[in-house]
Amino acid sequence: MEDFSKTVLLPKTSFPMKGNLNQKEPEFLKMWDTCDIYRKVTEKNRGREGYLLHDGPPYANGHIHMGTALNKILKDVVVKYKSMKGFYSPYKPGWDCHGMPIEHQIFKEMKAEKSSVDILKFRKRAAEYAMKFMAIQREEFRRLGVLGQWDDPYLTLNRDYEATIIRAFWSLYSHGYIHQAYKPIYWCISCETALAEAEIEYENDKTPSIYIRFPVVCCPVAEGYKDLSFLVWTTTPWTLPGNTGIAVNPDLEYAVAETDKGSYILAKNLVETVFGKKGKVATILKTFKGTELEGCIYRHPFIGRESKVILADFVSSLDGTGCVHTAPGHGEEDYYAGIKNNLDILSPVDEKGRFTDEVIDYKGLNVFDANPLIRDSLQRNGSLFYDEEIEHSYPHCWRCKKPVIFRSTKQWFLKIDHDGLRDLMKKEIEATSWIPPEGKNRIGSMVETRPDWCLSRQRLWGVPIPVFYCRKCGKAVITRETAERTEELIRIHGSDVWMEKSEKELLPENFSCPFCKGNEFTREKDILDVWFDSGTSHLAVLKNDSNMKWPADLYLEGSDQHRGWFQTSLITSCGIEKKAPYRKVLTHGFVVDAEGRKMSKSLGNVITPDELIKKYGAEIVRIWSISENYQQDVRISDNIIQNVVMTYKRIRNTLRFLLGNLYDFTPSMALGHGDLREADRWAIEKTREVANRITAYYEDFALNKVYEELHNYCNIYLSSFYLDHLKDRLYTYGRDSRERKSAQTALHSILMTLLRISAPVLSFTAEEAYQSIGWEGKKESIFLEDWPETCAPDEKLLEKWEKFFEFRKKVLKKIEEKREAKEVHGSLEAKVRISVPGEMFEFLGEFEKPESLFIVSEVEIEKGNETEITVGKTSLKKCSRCWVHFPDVGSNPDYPDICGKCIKAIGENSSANPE
RNA sequence: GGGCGCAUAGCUCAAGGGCAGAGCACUGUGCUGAUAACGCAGGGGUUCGUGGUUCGAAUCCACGUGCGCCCA
Repeated sequence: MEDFSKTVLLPKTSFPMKGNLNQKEPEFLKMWDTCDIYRKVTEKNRGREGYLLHDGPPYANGHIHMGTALNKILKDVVVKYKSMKGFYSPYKPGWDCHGMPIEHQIFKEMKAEKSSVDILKFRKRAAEYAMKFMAIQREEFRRLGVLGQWDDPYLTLNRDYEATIIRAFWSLYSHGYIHQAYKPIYWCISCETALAEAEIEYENDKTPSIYIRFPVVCCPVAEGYKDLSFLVWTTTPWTLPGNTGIAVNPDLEYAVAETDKGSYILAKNLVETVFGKKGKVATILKTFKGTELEGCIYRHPFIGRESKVILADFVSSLDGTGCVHTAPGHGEEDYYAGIKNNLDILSPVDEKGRFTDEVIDYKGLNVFDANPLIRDSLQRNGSLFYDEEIEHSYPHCWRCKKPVIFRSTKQWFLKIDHDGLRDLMKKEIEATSWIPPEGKNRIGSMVETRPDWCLSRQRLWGVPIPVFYCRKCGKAVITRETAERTEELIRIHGSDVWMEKSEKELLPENFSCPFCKGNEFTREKDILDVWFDSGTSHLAVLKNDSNMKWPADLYLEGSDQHRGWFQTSLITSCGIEKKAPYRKVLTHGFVVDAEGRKMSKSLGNVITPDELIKKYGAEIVRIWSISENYQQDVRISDNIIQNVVMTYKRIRNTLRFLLGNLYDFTPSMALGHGDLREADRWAIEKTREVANRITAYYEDFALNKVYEELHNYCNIYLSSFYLDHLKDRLYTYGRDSRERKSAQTALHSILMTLLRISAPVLSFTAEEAYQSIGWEGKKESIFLEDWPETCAPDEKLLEKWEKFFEFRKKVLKKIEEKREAKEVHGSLEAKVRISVPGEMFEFLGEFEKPESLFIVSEVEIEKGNETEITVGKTSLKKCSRCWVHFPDVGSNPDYPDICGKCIKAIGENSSANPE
């Protein structure tokens, strides 16, 4: 029998089935780079409506991880979508360059200490370090296929950026938002330096544990008891001079307990334990809730000062007495409790850890040395109830390993309640759209209760607080003149200038103190919290650049930024611009493993973008990023990635089939809508419907639905039905036959739609497919194409075919039964006899060539009372060219093995444009 | 310990008081002209647990458990 396989028009394409993404992706990165596609895309849309996504700056330290990759990819998808939609949508990536983690690294590298280091050398190295990792991460982000202004990112260490920070500080200062106040910080008395949280190590220490009487002055709920005291427990006797309050738990039950030596107020459930220490039994005279104690007055046991009882949730009922010694100058919890209740914040300790003049009895004494003396004096005056030694986890300095203290120093604060700032923020939170909507609640409750923002850091790597101190009167000095001068100097020289130049050089000429006319100054040594840096990015990046847009249309970050960047940006923006810097805030969850646990080295469940790129390609990382509902935590595991790879293969193969059957087609050959076969019209309408739906998903940032829709479309409608059905027409009909051209017209439309709507996500593959075609009017890149227009599909046609598919299912089922019974092999061996009631009979009659829709050789449809479908083996002869069984096979003696249609096709193909 | 959130098939997701579904994966099978591809079919569920409301709960309520983010 003659071999006709050479005469059928099989698919032909240079677009391979196997992606080899890890190898091929760099080629497209290079092409996007050399052709400057990002700029061409944004320039194309210049002058049109803008859509601005403002990039939250990642920290310039270390390599990117799955979370940063997810974040950048989501941003990239949004920006690419908006750009293809025609919005002017520049994307300027940024980096957060100052701050502790880098400082930490540099100290390690230099084996140096903060007190002895050459600040300028140190800062130079820190800047180099930040730039190095910025460059590393930039390459890693680009490798993911993220398009943006990579040659001109924003960096918080840029001079202009730093100058903006100074200006923002001044603006807030001049409007009264910024002031100085005391706040306790970790302090190492041997290194004489402030310590950051990260520089603290906890170790077990023996510490004194003492129980003290604080005599009651006034306590309405416990009126009339003899010798009544609060029984207070502390492990840091040296902080007692700083005591300005006693905290009790509002929900805890308290008691007046009596012994032969007077009566005490303490938590009821601790009475037995506490008195048991002394081997005593106390009688409970009265009980009441902690709330009843609020505002009671007591006297300090050795200073004589009167202070009040406050309520605090953190008071534990497990140890101590339930009455907590509160020294707001010596502890963070104490501090916030003190602020809330207007307690004095005392800190009578100098930088060497010695008591100052304020504490007459122990003046000049090291606080740890004072512990036993204070104990003794308490014992002498009868205030000591009980004392012992306990083991206790206590903070130590990471350098000298000595125990640290909490010491209050003057810090700069941004007042959250000044000029209605908190209320304005709450109003702006309302006016912003938060996706998912829980975000509004989350940031709202934080803003509701957040304390003033402490802007000072006793660090080296950051932007200086632009304040001077008059040597004569000691007052802090910042005026419009000095602020503008500082801003200008930093704009020219960078913030190192603050450390380089003398005060005289930093100040305007002939500047004198506005308070006392003094003309000698020192400069502030503290720097600004790095969150102030990134919190002013909307000013530095959006306001300062006419290509940008303020407020931004979208901020898109991990949900941890409700506390971080969303909030700090909101504070500076509401303080300075009286408005939120964003219209919409979209958050995503965190990347976790298959069981929902966070990735950690110890669990051994870490997956990195780098290993995925090497193994599968960045495209897989991109698809994974949108494949799940990122508003919750996003899972990743080998299994999950395997599923993504499968999906990718399916979509890729679908594209390959489309391309393969369009090798001899150009858009000018497309048939008019009216000339198309109905199946092809349906396919075009279906694609339109899918494109509309996918567009709506992009609009809602429901990217996992984009993924699902895309995949289902390729599977259910294209592969299983339409493309399978088309094979006969594409391969076996005449090259220029109406059947084939009609099919190709549809395929072309489908391909172009598919490529455009998948390009924001499947950037590499869409570009690869796009580059493999050579039609007239083709753009330089898929990203220069316009988004498919949304227009209503022909619903009637779609409904009609949906009904047909329902029926087709039944037919397929019957064919399957016969195949299982080995009565027929391929479906082309099947003959389908359909008997249906009148209405359905009419309906099926509307479909041209139903054999081709069921992919069988014979279909007989007749009117009957019931729906009955029977399948048998066809008795017709198989055409050895198109494999369909036809009655006319063999009727032409020249071609004994093939059907009439195929004879015609062979004739046409050889006479028309042979290859 | 507190605030916010999540939990449905092996995986990713639907269904929001009325028979728990889809796609993938898996298994079987067909084809050998999308071929490391493609078609067809099938199996697969204590809807995290316990208790409650209800004629009826994956769904509403309460209490747990596990996990994540933020804070202490």
